[in-house]
Amino acid sequence: MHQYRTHTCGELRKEDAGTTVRISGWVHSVRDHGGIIFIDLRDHYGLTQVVIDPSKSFYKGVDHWRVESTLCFTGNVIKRIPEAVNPRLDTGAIEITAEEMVTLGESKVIPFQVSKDEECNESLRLEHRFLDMRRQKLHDNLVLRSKVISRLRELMTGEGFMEMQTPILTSSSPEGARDYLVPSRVHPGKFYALPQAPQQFKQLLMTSGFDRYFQIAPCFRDEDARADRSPGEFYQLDMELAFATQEDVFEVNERVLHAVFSEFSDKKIDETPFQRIPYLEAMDKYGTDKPDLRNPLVLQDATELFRTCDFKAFSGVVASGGSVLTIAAKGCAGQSRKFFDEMIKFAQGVGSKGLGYLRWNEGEVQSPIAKFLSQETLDSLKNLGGVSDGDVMFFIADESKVAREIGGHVRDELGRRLELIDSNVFKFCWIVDFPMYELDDNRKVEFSHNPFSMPQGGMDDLLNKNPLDILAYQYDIVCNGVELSSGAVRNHSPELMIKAFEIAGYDQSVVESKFPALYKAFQFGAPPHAGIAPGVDRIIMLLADEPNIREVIAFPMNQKAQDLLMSAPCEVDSHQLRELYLQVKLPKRSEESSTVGGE
RNA sequence: GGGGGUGUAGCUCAAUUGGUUAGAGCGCCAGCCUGUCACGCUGGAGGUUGCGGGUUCGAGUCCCGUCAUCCUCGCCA
Repeated sequence: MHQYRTHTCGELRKEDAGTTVRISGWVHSVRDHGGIIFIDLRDHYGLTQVVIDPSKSFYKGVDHWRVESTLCFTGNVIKRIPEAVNPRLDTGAIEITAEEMVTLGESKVIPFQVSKDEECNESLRLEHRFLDMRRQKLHDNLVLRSKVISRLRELMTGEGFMEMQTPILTSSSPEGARDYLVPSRVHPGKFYALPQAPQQFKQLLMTSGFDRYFQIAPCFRDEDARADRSPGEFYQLDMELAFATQEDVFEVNERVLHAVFSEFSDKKIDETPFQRIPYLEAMDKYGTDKPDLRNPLVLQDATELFRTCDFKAFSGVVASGGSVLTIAAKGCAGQSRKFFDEMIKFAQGVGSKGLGYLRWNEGEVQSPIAKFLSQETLDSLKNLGGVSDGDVMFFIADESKVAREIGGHVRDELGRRLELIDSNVFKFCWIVDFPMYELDDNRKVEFSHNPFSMPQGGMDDLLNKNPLDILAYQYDIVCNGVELSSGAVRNHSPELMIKAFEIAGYDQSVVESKFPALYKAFQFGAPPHAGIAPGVDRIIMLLADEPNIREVIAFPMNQKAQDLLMSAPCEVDSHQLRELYLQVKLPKRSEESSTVGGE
C-alpha cells in the first residue's frame, strides 16, 4: 500500500465499498458527536468523509482535531445508508471508517477560515497566501488559469506557431514604462533591465527566419498598480508572424480568443470576425479607445446646436472652440432627483464643470437649462438624440478632448447605474487606425504609441502628410471595456524607421544607438512582420469574472509592489552591495519604511 | 506625488445626536452529545477602537497629524 494514499479525496464511489483504502489530506471540518466523529478530509481533488470511533487507539493521541492539519487515514470504504447520502459531494455515497491514522502536519489555529467563503482583509490573505490558495474560489481560479494557458499553447501550436524563449536579463530600452534594473557584477556601473516585453527579440526572431513565434512571456514594468494591473510582472501571449498583414493577425487571434472564451465560459461571445472600429470613431462615440460595447449608450456631438443659445456656460465653450457632447438615455426620466444630483457629482469627480440634462417627463421638459433654449433648439436636440417623452439627454461642455474623456466616464457610469450592461456576454472589438503621432504637453510631435509600428501610406505619407494625420498599422483588441492587447504591423525598413524617428525629432544616431539590434538586423533582409500580445492575466480575469487581477495570480504583490509572504523587496547584505559596486543613498524621510514587512 | 474609501476581539461586522461596564456571528478554550455533513447544546477567555496629539464634564464617534490597506489620477513604447 502506498505510504500516503491509494486514492485521492475526490475519487471514491459506491462501487469502491468493501475495499480497504488510504487517503491523505487537510482537515476541512470536524463534527464531533462525542460517541462518533466525522471529519471531511480535503485535497486538490475533493472531499471525503472519514468516520472515527473514539474507542480507536489513535483517538487518544490527538489533542485537537484542528482544521487544516494534514492527516493520513487508512480504513474501509462503507456505502452510506440512503438517508445519510450527501448529494452535494461527489464522494457523498460513501464514507471511510478509520482504522489507522497518521498526523502528517499539524496546523496552528488559522488566521482566517479556509472552509468558509467569507471576505477577509487582503494583506492578511497575502501574508498567508498558501492558506488563501486552499480556499475554493482562489484554488479554482488558478486551476482555470492553468487550463487556459495549456489550451492557449495547444491552439497556438495548432496555428503553426513555435514556442520560443527570450532573455530575462536584457538591456534597458528607451521609452515605455520604468525598467526594473539588475546591476552587473562583471561590469561595474552597468545594468541589465528585465524586459518590459520581448518586443525586440521577437522581431529579431522574425528576421532570423522563424515564421511564427509565440511565448507565454513574462513582462516586467515598474508602474503603479490598478485593479486590472498587478505591479512588477504580468504575462502576455506574445506572438509575431512573418510575411503577415494586419488581417492575418486578426484572423489568428479571433480563432484563438473565440475558442478560449467559448470553451472556458458560459457567456455569449461575439461571432468572428469581431467588429473593427477606427480609433477616431471610438473616441467620438465612446470617449475612449477601450469601449465597453455591452453599454448601448453613445456620445453625440451637439456643439452646433448650442453655438447661439442663451445658456452662456455652453455657448461660451463653443465660442472658445470646445464641444458640447450629449448622451441620450432612454426611459431614464423617471429617475429620482437624487439620481440626477449624483450623476452631476460623478461628472464633477471626473473633472467636469457640471452635467446638464434635459428630461422629457409627462409631456414637459424638466431641466435647469431648458429656459435658456428655444423651442427650435429643443426640437433639434430631441431629433438628434432620437428621444421622446420618458427619455433624458445629458450634456457635457468642455474643451473637445476633455469633453470626450468626461463623456466616456459618464457613459460608463450611466450604463452601470441604469443597469444597461449585460453581464452574460463578451463583446469584442478591434480598435484600428491609431494615429502614428500626437502632440505632447509641449506641443511637440511625439510617437503616440509604438515607434516600431509601420506608418500607413509608407514613405509617401511620411514625406507629404501632416504628421498628426498619419495613421499607423497599430491596433488594440478590447473585450467588455478591458484592453486585452496592443499590436502592430512592424516597420521593418531601415529607411522608413529613420524617417519615422526624424519626424518625432530623433536623428539617425538615436535609432542606431537606442535600437542597435533591430537597426542592424533590418539591413540584412527583414521580412514584413506583424504581431500582438494579449494579456493572459486579463483574459483569465474576464473568464473567472473577477474584478481584481490579484484573484487570478498565485503570488501577487500588493499595491505598493511588495510580496508580503516573501518580504520582497528586501534589504541585502552590505557585501552583496560591495560586490556590485553599489552604494545606497536613502531619501531623507524613508528610514522607517525601508524595511519590508515590519510593523 | 495627488484625490477618495476603509481601519473596533484571531476573522467578518454592529455600536442612535458625543453619554452606563464597546456587542453579535464565526473561530478559539472547557464540558455534554453515536449519523453529522455550515452538526447541535452549555459555559468561558479574548479589546490601548491602527498610532500620536487636540476639542470636551465626557471621544469608537468631532478636529489635526501619522501609518496601513484598497480604489483612482498621474504613469503604463
